[in-house]
Amino acid sequence: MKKGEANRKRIVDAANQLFYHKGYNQTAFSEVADASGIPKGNFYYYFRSKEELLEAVIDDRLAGIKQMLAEWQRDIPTPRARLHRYAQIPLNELDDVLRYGCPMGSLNVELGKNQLHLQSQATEMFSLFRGWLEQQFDELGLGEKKVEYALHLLSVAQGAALIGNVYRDRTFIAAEVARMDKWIATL
Amino acid sequence: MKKGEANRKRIVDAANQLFYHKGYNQTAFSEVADASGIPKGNFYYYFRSKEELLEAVIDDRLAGIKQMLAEWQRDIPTPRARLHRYAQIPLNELDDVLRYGCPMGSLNVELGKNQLHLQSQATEMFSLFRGWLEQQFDELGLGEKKVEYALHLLSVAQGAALIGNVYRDRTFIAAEVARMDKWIATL
DNA sequence: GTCTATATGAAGATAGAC
DNA sequence: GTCTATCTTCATATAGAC
Repeated sequence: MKKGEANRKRIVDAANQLFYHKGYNQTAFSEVADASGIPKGNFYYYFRSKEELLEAVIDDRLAGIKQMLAEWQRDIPTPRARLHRYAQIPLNELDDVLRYGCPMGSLNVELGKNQLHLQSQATEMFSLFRGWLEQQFDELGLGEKKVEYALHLLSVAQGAALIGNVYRDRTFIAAEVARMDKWIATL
Repeated sequence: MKKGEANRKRIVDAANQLFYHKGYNQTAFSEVADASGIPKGNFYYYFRSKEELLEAVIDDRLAGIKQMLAEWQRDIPTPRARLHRYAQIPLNELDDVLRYGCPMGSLNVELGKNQLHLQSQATEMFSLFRGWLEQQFDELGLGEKKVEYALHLLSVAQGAALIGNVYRDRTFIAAEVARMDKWIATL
């Protein structure tokens, strides 16, 4: 990897975490600079604007999601087991979810207020899960219901993450995951 | 009402809507001034800081929620019918929810990132609903499950509002409300 | 109580040396 | 490619006249 590439990645990684922990609009360039060890003025060699940095962060997250879903598709033998794997996400990321909510959901909520061109990119993260979930329902022979069911599973996870975050309640998140698992099992 | 009181209310009403539509941190004083017709410098006669303005907005919302829930308690004869009434909220506010999400949820998500002292006040909005929902489950003889069930209903509504907002999908919100109604009916 | 003018600070962005 | 210094803009907040 070239030196410039390595620096770019350090900036994106630092911004990724800060945007999650503090929100996009509430994160200043100088904080990303401090966290990444790259001087502020040097940013504009890599990104022409803060928006472009957000786009790079979203692209990075999209790549991570794509890879994860491809691995699940390859390594988990049945669509039902894959759905159960999806339902576990909030528990796998429990501490972060309790403290900062869902990284996809909170970013979409923030950008959806009045930065619609940015939200449309953030929505792609949901759409990766949505397409993958629809595929699982297809494979289960539930193609007729796949749109409703996929959105339903996105929705349940978002509700659990949001209320879990509001009340810092790990028990509740576990209960909602159990409820999702039960629903998946009886499909 | 004294003149000063009327002006104060106009500021709070304008801020209330702007905080919902644009988010708290993304709303500037000057915008509240324009929307309310009160000159910028005059704000500090009514509120010592932006945070204090938010507190006034939250207090205003809390009062509205309290009144609404008291009316429901008084006018709707059975706890089950009251729960059904709760489930209708996202449909009653459909256009706003599609465009801006849930006013309670989106504010909590924003403040929960790194303004915890403000989030704790915003959380009170949820807690009013939570307590009222628990009361309904109590009256239904489901006191043992009331904590889990109340949080569950908060969670379902939040998930529906968030995903409905992300995809601007009214059909999905209607489907989730129908699912909630079905769940309430079979309790 | 109401308003204008302005202070203050921070943020995003740029210029230009090395 | 890397970094320092700085510009500009805009937000919160204040001072003080009326």
